[in-house]
Amino acid sequence: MTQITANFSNSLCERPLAIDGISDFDLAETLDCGQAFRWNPAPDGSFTGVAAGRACRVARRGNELLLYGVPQEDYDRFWFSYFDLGRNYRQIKQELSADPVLARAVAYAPGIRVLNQDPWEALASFIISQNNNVKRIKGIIERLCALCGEPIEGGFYAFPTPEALAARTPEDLAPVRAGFRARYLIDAAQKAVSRQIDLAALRTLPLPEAREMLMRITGVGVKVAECALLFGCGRVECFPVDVWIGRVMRQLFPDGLPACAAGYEGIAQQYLFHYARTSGML
DNA sequence: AACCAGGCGCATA
DNA sequence: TATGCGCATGGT
Repeated sequence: MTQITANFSNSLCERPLAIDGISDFDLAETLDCGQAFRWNPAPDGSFTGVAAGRACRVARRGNELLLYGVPQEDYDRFWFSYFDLGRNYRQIKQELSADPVLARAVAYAPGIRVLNQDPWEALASFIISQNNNVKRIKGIIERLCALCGEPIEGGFYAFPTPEALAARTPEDLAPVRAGFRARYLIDAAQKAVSRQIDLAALRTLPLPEAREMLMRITGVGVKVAECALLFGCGRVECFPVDVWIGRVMRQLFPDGLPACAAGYEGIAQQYLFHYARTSGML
């Protein structure tokens, strides 16, 4: 008996693409630290997720990164950048560690990398994140993708495009159980479709203008705008301040971030966020 | 049963 | 400019 349709078990269990020479990259620390919400761990330590319409399973084997279901071309065009593999984290961590508090945060989870996510997915995800917890954020995004996203091979769903959400009403999104955030999502989608928000320009626009543009969306304030720029637009100098980072700043950096973080505030932020949230220091 | 979760909009002073 | 409150939902 033959099966013609490729499915999850096929494409994600084939021989993986192996990338050698990987360092400063821990899958759990990076994929389960609250910067992306579509990665799920397996008992063997691998993670399966969807980003920018592509599903993949990732694992580590020594110094190799194993990518299942990923053609070489997709790695070159997307995943290499997504996992930020072109950036020298060893050097950045060394510079951050000039400050003793940052040094502790870096040493606590030295395998964190800041992912380069799609601008729209990051924006929508962090709209959903407000006044919410990571577990429920993931559930909302999963239901949103299943309801409004395009099916992709393997039983996964792409993140819904702005076009797919712009035509919906809050009532349409009721099954997603996003609460008061549903209308924020729709407003963001409509402004993206109408080009009131130029998602591509956010990558290069002067930061004050980029922030101002994002904050024209109902439900996008300073923090969500900063997250969209850091996680979705490659702006590693952005520094989102949530409740955890607020505590860190009051208690550990009353005079502001140390100078050694200049230019990499967003990367420092991710080490600090994870440290504050999971180490029990506060 | 209050309180909290990767906040924000709005009213009020 | 600065506070304070309500907001949907679900987990402690």
